[in-house]
Amino acid sequence: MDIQEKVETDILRAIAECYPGQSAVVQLSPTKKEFEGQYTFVTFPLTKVLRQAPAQIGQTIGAWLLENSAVVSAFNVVQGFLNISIADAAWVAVLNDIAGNPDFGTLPKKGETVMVEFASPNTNKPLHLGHLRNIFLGDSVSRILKVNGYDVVKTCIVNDRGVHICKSMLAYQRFGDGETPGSSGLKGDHLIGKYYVLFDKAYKAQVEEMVAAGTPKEEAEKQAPLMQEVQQMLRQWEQGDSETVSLWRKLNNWVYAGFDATYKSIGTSFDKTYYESNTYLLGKEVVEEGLQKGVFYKKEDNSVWIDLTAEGLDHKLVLRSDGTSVYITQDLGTTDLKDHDFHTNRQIWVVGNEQDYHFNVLFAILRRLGREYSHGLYHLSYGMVDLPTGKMKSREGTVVDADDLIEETTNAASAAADEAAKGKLDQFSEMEKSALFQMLGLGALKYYLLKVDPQKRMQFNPEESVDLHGNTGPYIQYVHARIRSILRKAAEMDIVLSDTVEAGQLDEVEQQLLFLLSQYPQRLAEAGADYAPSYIAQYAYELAKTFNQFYDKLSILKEANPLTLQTRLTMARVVGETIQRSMGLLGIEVPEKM
RNA sequence: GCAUUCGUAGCUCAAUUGGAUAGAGCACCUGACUACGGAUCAGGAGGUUUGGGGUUCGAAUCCCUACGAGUGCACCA
Repeated sequence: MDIQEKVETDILRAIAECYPGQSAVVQLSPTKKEFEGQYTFVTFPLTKVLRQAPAQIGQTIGAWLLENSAVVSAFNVVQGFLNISIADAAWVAVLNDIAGNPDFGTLPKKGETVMVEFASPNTNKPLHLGHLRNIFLGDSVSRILKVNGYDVVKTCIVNDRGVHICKSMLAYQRFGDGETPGSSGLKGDHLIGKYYVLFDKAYKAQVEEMVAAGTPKEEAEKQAPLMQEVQQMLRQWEQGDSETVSLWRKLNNWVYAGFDATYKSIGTSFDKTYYESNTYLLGKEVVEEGLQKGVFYKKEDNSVWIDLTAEGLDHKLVLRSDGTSVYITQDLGTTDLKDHDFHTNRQIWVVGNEQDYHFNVLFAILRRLGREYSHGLYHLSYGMVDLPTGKMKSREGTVVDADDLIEETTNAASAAADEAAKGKLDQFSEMEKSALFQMLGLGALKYYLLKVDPQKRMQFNPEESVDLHGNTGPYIQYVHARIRSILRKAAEMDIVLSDTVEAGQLDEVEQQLLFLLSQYPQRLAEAGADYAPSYIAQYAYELAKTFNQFYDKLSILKEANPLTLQTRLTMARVVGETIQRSMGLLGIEVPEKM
């Protein structure tokens, strides 16, 4: 039995008995630490219904609870706030519940399928810092939804066709000289990125030359020979020209291998990958359907539109006058396809907030078309990542490459961790050490990017991101290592953990720790409902910090009273497991030793 | 210009969705190691929540307004 629910139902009973005929919505909040108690009930909203002063209502309900509730041990009323203390025996019962439940924090199966789309890169350049925020978010949200009881399908839509990849292809054809990832020692995605940059350089030079010769800039950008050739190449690709297609295939495969290496290094994967080269023609039959249903209308020039002014949006083109698709046409078709493939109850897109409007339009259209799944569509929109020096701009070369960043982060974390370990890792092999440092570096990076509310634009400070102290991944990882060390030591001392512990008197910090543990399922549910890894990050930090306070204030293995020792050791074990679970939801591993 | 998101300590972020005296970390200052792991803990200082109005028992949160920042407004993707 969840202790908070118990108190809430007891308050409802109190209201029913003390104020016959009245009822209210009861919601508890944690008590602020300067007051005594663990749960606070705010009585102000009841004053009108019950026609009594807030403090008096608090007093009445508090007294009733003390008399009749099995879990309430004390109460105090400050202004209209009723602060409730929970009996130590009830806390110990909570601990026993959690300790005996191997599935603690895994919510029951819901029998619903959620598809989470993230990463979704273009194949003309390597991944960068912005992609990392995207991927960590998508990966973490997938994990959170899974333990919330959903069947989760992680998916990635690879934008593998179009002008951008033709640019790399053309530059490669022109300047490549048969270079391969093997011959250059470059990862495939980096190699192709190199040619994309080369194209851009050569193209710009051409445009400048033409402008200097008197061509207007806009005109020059269209007419430049390189751009013409790219357009030609795109047409050849669309016609299935075998030479073009085989070049395209070769280069894209290099890129995929590069991406896969990056995904592997950060510990993510996809259940299903869609390629735009297969899906870019989808959606035209949806347009037909919309016309038939009268949802879309056709203009004289044969272009097809939808009027979304009723939704506060605009008129939107869904098919060009020449009958070809636009971006949103394709998305209409792909969304249908995803639903067809997996019977989704929900579809989530992890995509930057510059596409907010696009998704509003997409969802509105699908609702108009009467898609059953349309009410489960959600755009998990996130803000850009800025550098201390300002925005990342690819033109100015200030983009932070993902692979470089991961390597630098790991190196920086290694140096700092090696220093901090003060010889504790002496018996580690070089392999063990490097695995540990990788775990810490990646933990620092992921935690840094995930602890912030996704919606907000955030700043990435390279030095702070590898910090081991304070509100960081490694701080939390450290607490886990510490707990494991205590448990190893207990085993060496032949202390056997009993299945259940007995109630004794608890210290304030122990009550606080148990309170936090009991909150885990609720936080998990909230994180799932709001698609918010930041809630979990915040929680893990609070739990780790509170454990450190507990550890500093009270003895565990040195405790003379064997019953108290059992209780504390069990608490340590459960906190360690809960930290491991929480961090696992962020895609962060925790070490046995560090 | 229109739409939209945001503005909280010197810096980076919280604030359980309208609740108490707005909390953490970093940086700064002071204290705690014959240690169950000091990669830690305790304490100090730091705020007119961008400004102004409103709604109510109560506002960082909701409404209006001004200012500042981002993003979007293609028969591009």
